[in-house]
Amino acid sequence: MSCETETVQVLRKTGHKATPQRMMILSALRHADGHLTANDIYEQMRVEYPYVDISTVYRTLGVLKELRLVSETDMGVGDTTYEWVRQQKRHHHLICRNCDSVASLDHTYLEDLGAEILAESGFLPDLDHFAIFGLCAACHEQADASVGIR
Amino acid sequence: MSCETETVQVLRKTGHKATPQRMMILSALRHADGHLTANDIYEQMRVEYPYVDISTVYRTLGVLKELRLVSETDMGVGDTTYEWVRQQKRHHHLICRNCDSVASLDHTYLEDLGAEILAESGFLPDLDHFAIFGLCAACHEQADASVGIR
DNA sequence: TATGGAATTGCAACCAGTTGCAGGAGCAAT
DNA sequence: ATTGCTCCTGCAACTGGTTGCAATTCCATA
Repeated sequence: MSCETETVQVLRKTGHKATPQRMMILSALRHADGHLTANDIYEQMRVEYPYVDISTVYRTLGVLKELRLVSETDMGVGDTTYEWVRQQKRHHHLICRNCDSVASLDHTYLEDLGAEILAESGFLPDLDHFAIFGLCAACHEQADASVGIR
Repeated sequence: MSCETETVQVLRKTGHKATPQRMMILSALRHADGHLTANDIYEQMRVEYPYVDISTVYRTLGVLKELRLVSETDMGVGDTTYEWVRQQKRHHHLICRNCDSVASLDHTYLEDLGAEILAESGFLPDLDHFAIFGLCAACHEQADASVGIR
């Protein structure tokens, strides 16, 4: 079963419809490597189908997020980004609040945390894609020296 | 040294000014127990000082956040909330994406994670106040039974 | 293949939050 | 107390994202 058909099945099984607009959005997300903003998708779609509305893009992203097919990340600066969720190579982001640099964090750290929380409280956390803010190594050292940032 | 004076010192030391508007915002945050939205603060301020602009509230909250005097939390539904940071009783939120219930999470879990990340990568994460989304115990069980939510 | 009801769309109005700007206010040093 | 530099404020315009609505489209069932 093709990748496309599989997604259609997931949509229908959960009471959603596979409209051409959604297929275009899905395709844009799947063929992009890395993050896309809602506007990226919108612009890309308008080339083929000029009547789309940006609200359709947002609503579709909402559905896909609910179905855990895409992840949403607020990078702290600029627009929210969306990414097709591949079960392999999960990653998280360490975003420096001083220099805005972004580093990756292996999934294992979060996995441990998730397991602990589940065991303790029964709460099953979504830890697909986390944005953690803080100070990167460079800015951290700098801050120790000066008094500017705490 | 009073609580108010101490904050004024922190502001001045970091090149900021202690304006009456800021003092009012600080007071609102300090005397509230729990979370306040920017609009809560704005409304409260307008009673005494009707000429404030909402942008002043947001800009002040930005400064206080930078100085780590208040924490910002996006509860996922409704507006972003702000809270005065007390060093004691740090807490985090477990927010159910199905029923929107909010539970508290002890700080220790996050502390361990923070230490691990710091040791591994030199990145110093801000883990003052986290909002973790997922499924609460009740919705989680329900999901296992039905096929609705994954 | 025809059909009925629910889900989806495009539109427009709206909301939370941000930004550029020019005038005004705070504060450190004299 | 005065000065001068810098930061801050209020305003207005703007941006990213959301929502209510009427018309349309999808698709499970027959």
